[in-house]
Amino acid sequence: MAEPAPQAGREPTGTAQEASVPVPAAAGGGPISHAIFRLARLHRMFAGQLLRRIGLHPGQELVMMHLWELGPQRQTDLVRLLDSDAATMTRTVQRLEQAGFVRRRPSPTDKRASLIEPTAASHALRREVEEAWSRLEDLVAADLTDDERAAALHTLERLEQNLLRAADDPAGAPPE
Amino acid sequence: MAEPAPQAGREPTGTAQEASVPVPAAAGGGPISHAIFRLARLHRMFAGQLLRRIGLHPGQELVMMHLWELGPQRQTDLVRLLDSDAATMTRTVQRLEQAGFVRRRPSPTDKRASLIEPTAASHALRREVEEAWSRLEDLVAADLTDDERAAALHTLERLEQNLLRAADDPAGAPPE
DNA sequence: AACAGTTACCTGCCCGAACAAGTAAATACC
DNA sequence: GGTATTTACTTGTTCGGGCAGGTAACTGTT
Repeated sequence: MAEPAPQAGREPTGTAQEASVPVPAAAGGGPISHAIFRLARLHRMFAGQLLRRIGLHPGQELVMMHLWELGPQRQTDLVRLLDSDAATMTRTVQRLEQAGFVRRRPSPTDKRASLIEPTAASHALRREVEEAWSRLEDLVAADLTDDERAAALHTLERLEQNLLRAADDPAGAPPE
Repeated sequence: MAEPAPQAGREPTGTAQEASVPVPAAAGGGPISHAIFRLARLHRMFAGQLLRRIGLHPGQELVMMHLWELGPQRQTDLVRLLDSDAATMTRTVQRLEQAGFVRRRPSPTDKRASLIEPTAASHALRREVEEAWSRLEDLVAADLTDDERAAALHTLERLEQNLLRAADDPAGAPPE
């Protein structure tokens, strides 16, 4: 919504130093959006690397964490808890089952559903997963004081709230 | 790293209201990490919806924006600009080409490389893409003042810097 | 009991992302 | 010149994620 320079090579449009991060221009409209994008990419990458050593793929750890905490759940419950997709959950559970971290037991009350429960083998991972999460937290908030962490968290949640609000309110347009 | 309650139903472990966002517990170790996770998911979802109307898939728009701004580029250049993957770029370009938004021309100087250039058809999208980005920005930073936006941006960039630093420094451990 | 409608789950398809391997061309070095 | 290394790109695989469609089971209504 700004720069009418179709072919300006560089020109630091931003306020200060943006050289350290990828995309220099292109992000003109939407600096925060773009920052979220980049931060998310990096964060995801780190999480992935941390998790891979444990033997989980990104996304699977959330399922396991819920199972560890809440015990056996139906897929639908997991979908709701993770705000995920039924199809995705089907495949994720299949892979976790195949990896031996999860077991399926037919629901005693509903012949359509099955209960997903963590295996004994999976419990060995729990500590590692939790450690990985703390490690990631220390990396991402490395040089922040406790107050700054609280502030950062608040900021992130505020942005999240904005999107959540936009998703609910049919006023906007996004979820149409 | 905390709650030893394997089957506690709810119990708001957090400091205050966490009911509005998905994962209630499970995120004990790593609140910021988890917030990034959630924000990223939401943000990605919105971006996807905005882009889909235009006819692009998330990720493709960044390629196009660079091409619009910088003109024809080799795939390697795009990879560097987006900090992406060569394999991913190959397929992304193939899909963009197939969709008619991009054209390939053999490099006059390097028989290995080809130049990717935006088609005339693609230019019709430019404005829409830029609009989508602004819209997204307005959604995510809806109720923030200019000062607050600057602060939020700074926070996001600071977190990003921490991760970047951790990635470079072989001191840590993540990129092993 | 018979119907429609919902729910739980599965499958196929397409996309981006990351990893691993491989091909061909360009470049560096001897 | 000839060989080794680097570079540009492609392909295959696996994963999460979203969308569409399909089946079986449960539920509410008539």
